[in-house]
Amino acid sequence: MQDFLYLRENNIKEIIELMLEAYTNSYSDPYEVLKKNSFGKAHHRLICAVDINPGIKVADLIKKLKITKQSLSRVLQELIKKEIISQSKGDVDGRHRLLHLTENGKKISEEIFNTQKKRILEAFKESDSDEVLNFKKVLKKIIAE
Amino acid sequence: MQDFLYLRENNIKEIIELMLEAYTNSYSDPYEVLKKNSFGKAHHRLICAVDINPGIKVADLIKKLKITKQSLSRVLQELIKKEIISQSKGDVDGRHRLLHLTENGKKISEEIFNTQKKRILEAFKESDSDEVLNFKKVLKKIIAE
DNA sequence: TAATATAAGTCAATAAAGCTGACTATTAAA
DNA sequence: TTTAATAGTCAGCTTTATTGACTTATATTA
Repeated sequence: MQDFLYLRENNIKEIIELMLEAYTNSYSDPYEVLKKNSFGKAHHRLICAVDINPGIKVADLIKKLKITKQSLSRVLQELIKKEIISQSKGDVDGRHRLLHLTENGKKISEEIFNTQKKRILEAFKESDSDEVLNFKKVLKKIIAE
Repeated sequence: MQDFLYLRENNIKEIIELMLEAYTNSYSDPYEVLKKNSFGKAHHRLICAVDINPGIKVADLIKKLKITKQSLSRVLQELIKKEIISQSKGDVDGRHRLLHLTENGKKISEEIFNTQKKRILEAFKESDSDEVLNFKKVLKKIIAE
């Protein structure tokens, strides 16, 4: 039986640490933009999640960010008050609150994104198409339950 | 000129969100093990970083985790007191403090790792060797400054 | 050697992010 | 019409991280 090097414990452990560092680095890039708007890491995570998942409902956001309803609420209500995020009643299920970025929210999210994308683009420019596709593919598999 | 789909803004944005979710999921897996030992997310990150980088010095840990000396200190001193991490004076430069896991620390780190590796192994088993190698390769490029 | 710079540690105050528990209001499903 | 699900809220607390001002020990350089 073949010994798959990439399944060895040390490789897995290294990957887990690389993910920590990649996340930490990527999500600290927009520090200045966030500070300018008096936003913290919690706002950042929320804005990113709503941007890429327009119309997401509160319960799904809680699952995605793995925080409690009360923790989300504080940050969410701030962003609603500042008109970064808007809410609408779900048409399929009236209990749902569907979240979207406002026009202003989209602008700020773009500004945040512009600082984050530099790092990713640099990495991707040094990679070929297959490498990037495989990267995304494996990322998705890691997320799947 | 060819339009490289994987360099499109929406793809980059999606990747950024996938990294958030992959990190969040992976690092919430050992919740029970950490709780049992009265450790939080800060301890977890520190233990992971010292495990994969034995002999790392304090200044490098601060850069890696992107927290202040004071934030690190509180958690580090706790783990030193509990004999999870040990310090030694650097032989090249006596100002450095080199950090290692103790025997007990290695045991706890393994226990934490075992809960985290499941998710990664599941993902890797559904992937071929090239996919995993490319995943790691791109992760490293994202980290590089 | 004396002055300066670096690495680490510490004290104090504060802010940011998250948690538990106990509720209410609204809407959907049984 | 009772029950369950979704979202929101209030209160109090813990954990994580910050800024700023210092000290101590060691290394570098003038």
